Amino acid sequence: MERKEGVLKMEEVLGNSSFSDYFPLQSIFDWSCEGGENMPLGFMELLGVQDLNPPLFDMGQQQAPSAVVNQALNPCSTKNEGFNYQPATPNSSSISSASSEAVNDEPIQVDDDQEEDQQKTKKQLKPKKTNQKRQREPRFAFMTKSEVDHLEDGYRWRKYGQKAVKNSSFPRSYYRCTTTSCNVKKRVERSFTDPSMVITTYEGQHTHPSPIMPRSSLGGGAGSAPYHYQQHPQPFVNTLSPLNFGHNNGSINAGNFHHERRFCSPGSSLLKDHGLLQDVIPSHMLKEE
DNA sequence: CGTCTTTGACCAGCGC
DNA sequence: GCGCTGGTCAAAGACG
Repeated sequence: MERKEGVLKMEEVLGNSSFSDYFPLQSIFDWSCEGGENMPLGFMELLGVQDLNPPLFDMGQQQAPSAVVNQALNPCSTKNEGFNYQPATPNSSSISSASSEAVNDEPIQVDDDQEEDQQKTKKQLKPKKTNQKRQREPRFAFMTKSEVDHLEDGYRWRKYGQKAVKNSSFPRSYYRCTTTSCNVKKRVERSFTDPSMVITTYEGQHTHPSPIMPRSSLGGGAGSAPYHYQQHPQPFVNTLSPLNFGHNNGSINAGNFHHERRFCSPGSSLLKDHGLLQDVIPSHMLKEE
């Protein structure tokens, strides 16, 4: 259970082991720096904001002294992208990481799989241990300082479960995108070490534009029109629709990332800030140093 | 009446 | 093999 040494323990952040795989910080950054080249479009593509701030991937070099550390993980050599996102608010911190358990080599068949999945889930969910373990969609998570658990991100979610998690006094909520044929899911929980931090983990890719995304944002607007979901007065409520990645209109969410994003050095205060979500890191990556 | 939340139960994966 | 834990289902209730 303990793989660490310089490895961030998400348990300390989440109070559970959902992010069962930890990630050597060094590795993360190695990847981050090099990933800029290797990963085509990187995770920003997933987010649909690749055209926003190219310097985004400079985080590996910036070594921002900020107290907030964002990390991007790309566990899956192929299609797992993570992204970082950080509100400009000094007090707020948003740490994100992406990962994937989609260890499968197959591409994510968004349409087919999703439809199938939906039909399956109707009755017998039986994920069927077809070949390997259960396949998961690429996931990535981020921490956001907020008083509200469920942060608006432009999509409609339906809560389908809530569970108490080990080592945490806060329950974890499970949401699913209400849009038909879109099986994006997300988990929301609070860091038990810092109740003010909300940890949101997205899984899957939206196959549709944000249902409540203002047209202005959808159109061009150069994505400069952030979609405000500041329904909550908290300055820490991030408004983002990270799951738009993969979608053709990915850029529609660009505005959501208008916030200052920055990748910072993991070495610094990441740990203090409860680290990031090293959610599911393929073992091979760990091996690869 | 339709949609969403709540909540207990079930199932699968994983560690011991 | 067993127990723990995470993830999901689905019925019931709440709400607009």
